[in-house]
Amino acid sequence: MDQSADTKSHGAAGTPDFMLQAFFPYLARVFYTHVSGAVSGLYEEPFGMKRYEWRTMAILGQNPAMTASDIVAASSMDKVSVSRAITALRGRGWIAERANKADARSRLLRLSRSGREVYETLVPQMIALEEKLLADLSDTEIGTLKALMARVAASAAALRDG
Amino acid sequence: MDQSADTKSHGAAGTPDFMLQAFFPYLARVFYTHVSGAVSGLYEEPFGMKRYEWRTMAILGQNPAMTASDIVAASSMDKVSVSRAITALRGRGWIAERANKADARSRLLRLSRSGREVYETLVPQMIALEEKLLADLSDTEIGTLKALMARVAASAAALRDG
DNA sequence: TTGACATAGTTTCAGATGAAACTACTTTTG
DNA sequence: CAAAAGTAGTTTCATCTGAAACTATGTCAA
Repeated sequence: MDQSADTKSHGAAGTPDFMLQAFFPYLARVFYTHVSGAVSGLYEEPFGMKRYEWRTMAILGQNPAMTASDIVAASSMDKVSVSRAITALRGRGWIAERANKADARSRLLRLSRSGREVYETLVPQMIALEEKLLADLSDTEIGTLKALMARVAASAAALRDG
Repeated sequence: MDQSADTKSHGAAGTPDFMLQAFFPYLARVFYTHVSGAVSGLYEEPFGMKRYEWRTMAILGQNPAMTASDIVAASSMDKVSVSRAITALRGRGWIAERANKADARSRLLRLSRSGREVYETLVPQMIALEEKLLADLSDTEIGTLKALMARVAASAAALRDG
């Protein structure tokens, strides 16, 4: 992949030339696909978990007790995915539930003991993976990358809305 | 989203705390989701194209005549997706084909006149979108971002393989 | 040659996905 | 308070996906 090349350059005709391989969204996709693939290796094979199940577990692991809606709000997943992930985690006995006195439509969820065991096995592996992913970058570069991603994401979100 | 926060920090217990919202792959997903969403708006509604159809068209648009395998090699899509995208584009008359004398298993593909019209409508919009996405960044920052994404992607790919 | 293996592209199958409809409960309004 | 409107969570339905099987053709080696 050639980072230095520009996406466009004008040929003889009126339409600018276009190279997918230099197109920013394409580079973003290649980047994300690789990062995502590295992470999924940690929860798919060893625990038979799917993408949304891991994300849901990650949210539950860091909070004492919360509803499905809280998970949706905290994770930028849609409620259908969260609902299914909860069903799957519950099916393995990884979630403990109790009634929500404030609202009978929902329940308060947390990781069960066995769920927490899985979580506490995964978390150090996730942290180690993150460190390996970013091992070639200095702390400054890591901060720069995160900040630039956030700025572009904000631009993209603004383009969608208005 | 808090960029300055670290993913991990140690609490009282042995397991490090973990915050999904600061986890690098999570940030990468949010970033990619927004960027990808901005792009898909350009080809989905106006032309009824799907993700893989746009990518296939983008590849075909920049090459004179190529086989499906060539598209696979150039795009990091899998051959099933490319096959289906070609079928869809062909169904709209956007692809012109001729026999491949060198190998009868494949055909040589290029955009038809009407396919090229769509392509030449989309390309300037894509370039404009890319510029808007990156408008807040200096040229230096854009180069930095692309380079850092590539380095992390390479690390991730290396982690998967070995 | 010709049989064994490899490759190009398509189809099948078994999930993954999300929008919309739906059920149950809650809040608001008249 | 009762009806209307809203919200939490689930299910349905209509794709979207990709791995694996499959068909047709090509290549290699004896």
